[in-house]
Amino acid sequence: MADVARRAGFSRTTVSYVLNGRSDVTIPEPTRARILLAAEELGYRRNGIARSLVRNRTQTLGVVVPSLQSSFHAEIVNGIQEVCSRYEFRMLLAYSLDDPQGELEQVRLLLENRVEGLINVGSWRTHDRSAELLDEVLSEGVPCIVVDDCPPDGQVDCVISDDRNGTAAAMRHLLQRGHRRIGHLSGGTRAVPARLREEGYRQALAEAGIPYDPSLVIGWSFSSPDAAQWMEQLLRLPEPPTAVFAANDRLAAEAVVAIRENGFVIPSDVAVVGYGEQPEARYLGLTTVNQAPRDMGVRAAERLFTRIADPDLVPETIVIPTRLVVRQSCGNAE
Amino acid sequence: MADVARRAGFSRTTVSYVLNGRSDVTIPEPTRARILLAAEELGYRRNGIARSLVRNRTQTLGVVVPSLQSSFHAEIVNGIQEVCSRYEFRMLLAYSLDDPQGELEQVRLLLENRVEGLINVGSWRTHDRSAELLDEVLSEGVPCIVVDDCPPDGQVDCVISDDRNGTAAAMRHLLQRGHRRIGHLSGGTRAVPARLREEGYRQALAEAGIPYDPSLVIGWSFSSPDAAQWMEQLLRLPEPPTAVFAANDRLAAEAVVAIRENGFVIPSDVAVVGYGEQPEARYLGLTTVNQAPRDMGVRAAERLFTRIADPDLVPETIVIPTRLVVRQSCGNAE
DNA sequence: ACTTGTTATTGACACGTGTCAATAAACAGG
DNA sequence: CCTGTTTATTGACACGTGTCAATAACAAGT
Repeated sequence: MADVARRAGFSRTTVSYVLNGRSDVTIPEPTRARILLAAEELGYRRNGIARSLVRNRTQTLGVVVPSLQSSFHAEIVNGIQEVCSRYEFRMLLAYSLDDPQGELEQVRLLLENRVEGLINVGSWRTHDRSAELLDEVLSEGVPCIVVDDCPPDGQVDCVISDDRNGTAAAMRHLLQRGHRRIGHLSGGTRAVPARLREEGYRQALAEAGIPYDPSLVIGWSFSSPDAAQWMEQLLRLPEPPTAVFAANDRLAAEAVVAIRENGFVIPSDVAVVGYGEQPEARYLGLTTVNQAPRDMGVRAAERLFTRIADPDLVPETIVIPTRLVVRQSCGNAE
Repeated sequence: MADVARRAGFSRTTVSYVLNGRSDVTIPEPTRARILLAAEELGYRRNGIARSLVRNRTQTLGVVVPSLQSSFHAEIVNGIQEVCSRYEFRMLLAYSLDDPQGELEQVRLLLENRVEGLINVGSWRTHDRSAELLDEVLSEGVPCIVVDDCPPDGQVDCVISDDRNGTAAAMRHLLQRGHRRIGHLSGGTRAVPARLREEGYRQALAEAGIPYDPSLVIGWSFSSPDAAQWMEQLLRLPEPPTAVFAANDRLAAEAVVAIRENGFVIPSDVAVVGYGEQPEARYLGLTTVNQAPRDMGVRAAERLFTRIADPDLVPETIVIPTRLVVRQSCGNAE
């Protein structure tokens, strides 16, 4: 910038005014032109680092995501990106890799880089997030929001999918078709969404007056490679289920394969409902629950920006509605 | 940091030395301890922006990606991330959204933010990338690498999948099974990978002594929603193909659905081979070609880091080998 | 006690920008 | 020609760090 000033024959200050298009200070057209010309000729590119330092605004959001293996997480990031570009913000992407220690470290790195806001996408192998991590972020005063998880103390904004109603819809779909012996491939109890779905499963049974049979519930992770075996175990039961509610499309997909490989037919022998529409669901004919992950990202980012504008908002929980996607895996009918 | 110095009763310089653990300057243990204590008590967090400014090193890579809709691109980003964290680099992620103008703008933003290297993941609706964009980046002297595209003038590193051999393998798979009338759902001729696959298709036919029939080739985009109609058009041909090679798993998936919906059976009526293993391929039983996108990201990032270390390397093209994944969509066994 | 050498500590500058208050120039009114 | 007023331009400081050369403290050797 000093070079531009020298070349144009003006002071650096004037150059700065021109290049930032300040409206409160009048620059006569001829000098404007000469400065812009000089900048062009020198191929000047402003140094965003220095600018960030002096303005104390990086125009950058930090996003921590377990990884991008799952299209669910990738779609959340897509949503965030959309809003970011609308606000002319950059996106610093970090991976927690489902590791609490790594997550903390990544967040620290982002804070060092002075992100103006932080989006933390929940890990499926999640731990108690609240304590250390959130304290650290909040005490720093950096606006923060959690997606797909919801720390219990309500100190922070979060965006979650409406697992309760989503699960209810999925279960209702099966119950309405006359199934009374319904298995559940569970995502465990550590991750909040997994727990909610298992709870939803039990509640739906209770409301239908069906006793809870623990032998019909199996599984402890959203992403375990053992899902096929879990399904086989259900099929080998003396009284196997006539339908299965999987906490996850990934689990559901494995279940579908396992069911077919064991010579059963979907949906006549066993009906299957998944959760969290993944791309493969369509080709499996899998009835599932769409979580609108892109919306989750969009809403989270939007909320974060309003909090950046007004840091004193009281934290709220945003619930994104789900949508049942009916395909063939539970039979046709009305 | 000045606060820490004041509290510990030392100068800012000493604090800086301690906090950066400089080995060439000796700090006695007691002062070290007092400074670390003071930093801890004040919850000091170093300002990465100021640090970047003075060191002229941001430890940040810029990554431009069309979007994360496709798991192919998401996996590339995963690979890049892996290497980044190994080098303790951050990742600034920008979306080109398949738009040349937007891409240029994003790249400029990244350059403003002084990324130390730039990874440009090829857009499928790509234009002539070389001219404006690469000139700008290269003249800036910022190390750069292109993934999944290969500018013709060889001025820049790039990582591409071995489309030639991959396509050959896919076609050989069909030819060995006796198919002589093979259709092709094309990704068009604009994107380099799409063009290579179409060329590979023709070449494989030529080598097998089969004349090229233009009516068997249809399609112009990797991501068009019209793919099902293209497939139906092939099926309605007076002499329909007995096999189809799709440039893309996405196209292949649509084709599979269309084939079944039109009452044909896979693979006995029509065999299908896709390309670029997507997650849904597994559940469709789709024979396809794995491109190892994660490896592409890893190799690209690694190459970029070696170029950052030594900017005068002569540009090279890294070809990632593919792997044929045989499933049921072409019939069993040899 | 004086020099020499070693160890600890620090002052001062640089990085590239944004911004405010101050200066210089131009201009209008008498 | 002088004064007051608007318009253009600029010098100087701040942002928070890394680093070099210089100083201060101190031990060891004569």
